[in-house]
Amino acid sequence: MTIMDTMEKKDKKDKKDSKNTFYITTPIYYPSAKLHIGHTYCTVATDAMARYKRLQGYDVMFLTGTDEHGQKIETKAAEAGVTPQQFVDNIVEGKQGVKDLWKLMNISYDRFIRTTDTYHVAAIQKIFKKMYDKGDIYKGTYKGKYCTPCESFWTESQLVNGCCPDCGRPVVDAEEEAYFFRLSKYAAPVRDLLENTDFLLPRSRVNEMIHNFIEPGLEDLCVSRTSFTWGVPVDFDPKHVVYVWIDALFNYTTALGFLNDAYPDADYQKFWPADVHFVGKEIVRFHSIIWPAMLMSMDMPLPKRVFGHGWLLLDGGKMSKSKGNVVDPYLLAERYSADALRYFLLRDFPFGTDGNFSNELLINRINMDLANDLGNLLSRTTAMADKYFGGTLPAAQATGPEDEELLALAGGLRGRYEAAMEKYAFQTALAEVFGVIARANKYIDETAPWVLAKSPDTLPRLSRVLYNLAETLRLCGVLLKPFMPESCDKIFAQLGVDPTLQTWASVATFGALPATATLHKGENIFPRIDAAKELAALDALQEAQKQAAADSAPADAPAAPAPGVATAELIGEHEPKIAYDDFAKIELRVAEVRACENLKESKKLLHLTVFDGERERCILSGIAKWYKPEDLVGKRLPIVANLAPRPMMKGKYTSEGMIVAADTADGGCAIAFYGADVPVGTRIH
RNA sequence: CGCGGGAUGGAGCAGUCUGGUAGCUCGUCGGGCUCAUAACCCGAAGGUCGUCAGUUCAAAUCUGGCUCCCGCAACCA
Repeated sequence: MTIMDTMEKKDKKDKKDSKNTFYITTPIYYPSAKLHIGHTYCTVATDAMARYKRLQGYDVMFLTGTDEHGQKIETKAAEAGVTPQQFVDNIVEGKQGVKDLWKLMNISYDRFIRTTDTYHVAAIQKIFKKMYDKGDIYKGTYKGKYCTPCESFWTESQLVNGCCPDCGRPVVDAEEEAYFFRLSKYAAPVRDLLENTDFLLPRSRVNEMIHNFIEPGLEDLCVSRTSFTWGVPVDFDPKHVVYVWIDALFNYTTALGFLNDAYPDADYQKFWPADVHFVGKEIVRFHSIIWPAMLMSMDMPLPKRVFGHGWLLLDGGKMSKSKGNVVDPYLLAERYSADALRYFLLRDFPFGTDGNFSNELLINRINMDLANDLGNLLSRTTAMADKYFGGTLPAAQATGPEDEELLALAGGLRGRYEAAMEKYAFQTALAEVFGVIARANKYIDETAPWVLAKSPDTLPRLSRVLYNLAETLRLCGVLLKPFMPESCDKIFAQLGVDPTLQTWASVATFGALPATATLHKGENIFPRIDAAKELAALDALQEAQKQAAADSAPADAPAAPAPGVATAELIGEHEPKIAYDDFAKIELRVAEVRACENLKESKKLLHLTVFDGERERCILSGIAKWYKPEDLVGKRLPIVANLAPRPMMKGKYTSEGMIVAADTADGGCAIAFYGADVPVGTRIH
């Protein structure tokens, strides 16, 4: 060992001794509906990281929780006829709720914060006041556009060409008193943080932040609302509630006792700043711009890192309720075990980028890696120990030339694994472990233990071969435990590995397992899955779930949809009943398409010129993805003729009506055309 | 020229920062083994790494142009 090596080691040791803690968080999830596989993905990754750091001997704090305020929850609760608190209580604590899911998934969080917890609310008020006293939050006038029917304020940029983005009606200039955070003041240091440090990973996210938000200029952020009440009240001005991002972001510190007595302040001293926040790419902006700016304002240390992970996509697109393709983690974990699901999520998808989820990939991965390679390796190793030696390996052992490669690969595993884990490259870390497992399976073929068992002369060699296999499995088990805690305990039980041999130190080198280890074959830890059968079953189950959702929906939903009938997902929510007079106000007419062209400014819009029987009018319609101009020219189709004209594309066009079309299951649309026997201009009732 | 990501054997991906004979998993075909969960091991076929040009002794990798896909933003009256 060189002097440099020694010094480096000492450095590392000193650093570790000075702060042997690791603080990691998930985002706090918004409990407006049941959590899906995407939330599970992020939480499982965080859990694996937390367990890995604990294995290394760090004093870990792992925080997760729920972000429970805001208008949407207020509205949803009202729809359900309960108070907002009752609503979130049910989703968080109720059956198959957030906490249930984390229990099922074996999530080892140390703390769970709910932003409705009283200590958090009080602390947020103090934080708000502190920034206010400093002058970084100031009372200003929110000059905006107000939609009277919706009772909502909108910014210029939120407006849909002069109209309310929710209801589409015209808005009026209005002013409202509001509090603002001086985000602009921190633009330069935030930019420096993003560009010149590794604060935000992966690096590709930095470009997006700089180009989309920093370069156009950071505007001061409106941090209070008066339009709803389900939030943290500003204590010195109670008609305002604190905007969700102050409320939500500071959870990472209030859960450590910052400005509150629910937890000792020592926790904050010990664990803050966070070592890493894992967040989805959709909220990177809040965590990498607003969050550091606010911490700077508070004179608090910044978290060391924010990692923006990718999304799980379905059929190449985003999962969404309206597409009806939300994957239920509960179902999958109960069917295949939490460990299998955890493994799949972290093995198949690179953490930093989007990945395509499918049931087929899941089952394939479970069968190939877990059943065929790992499970089967354990099975054949323990079975041979039982069969040839009654379980306990004889002390007389003979090494052989086949050992070298396996021992080298397994001996260096911890180092390769650690390098990957430190880069949050779970996929790579797991691939390293399974590379060793594959090598061990090959080692069995090379040494052919069943041949060695035939002669007393080769029993010492046989004993050594089985020892090497058991030791390899132990090493892999220790390193896999952060990913698959339950299964690895089963592996240890079959190998007779006691807890002192399940430590990080014990896998530094090959050979810690006692030579006379006792192994016994147990249950198959990962049974093979009949892929075709399971895929069919999963489809049926998911269909049944949709059906169940439909049954619990309003009573007039059809009991058994015939072929060609829309599913519950397609039917969605019903509108309130209206009087005939209301219907009669809608003037539907048959119009003929005289001209039609794609707009070069938009991928989605078609520019139609239609004749309504009296005059030609312009209609812009978002159907470009499904209809080509030549499909429409000359056709007669239904339009809403008395819709108020609407300026679009920054006023370049005015759309004077709407094409009537049906939404289709694939997210597209279908227009019903009339034949030439229906005169243009005919009224439709 | 709004911002970003992507294009690698039949499928899904890694490799691109830090140029040096193209790799993994699945699938297909042939062989081996029998300890094991019909699992395991070996071999073969299959790719001009989207396209064009440039830099270089050398380009999947660096530079520039182009095509197509996917997100975001804008927008679907």
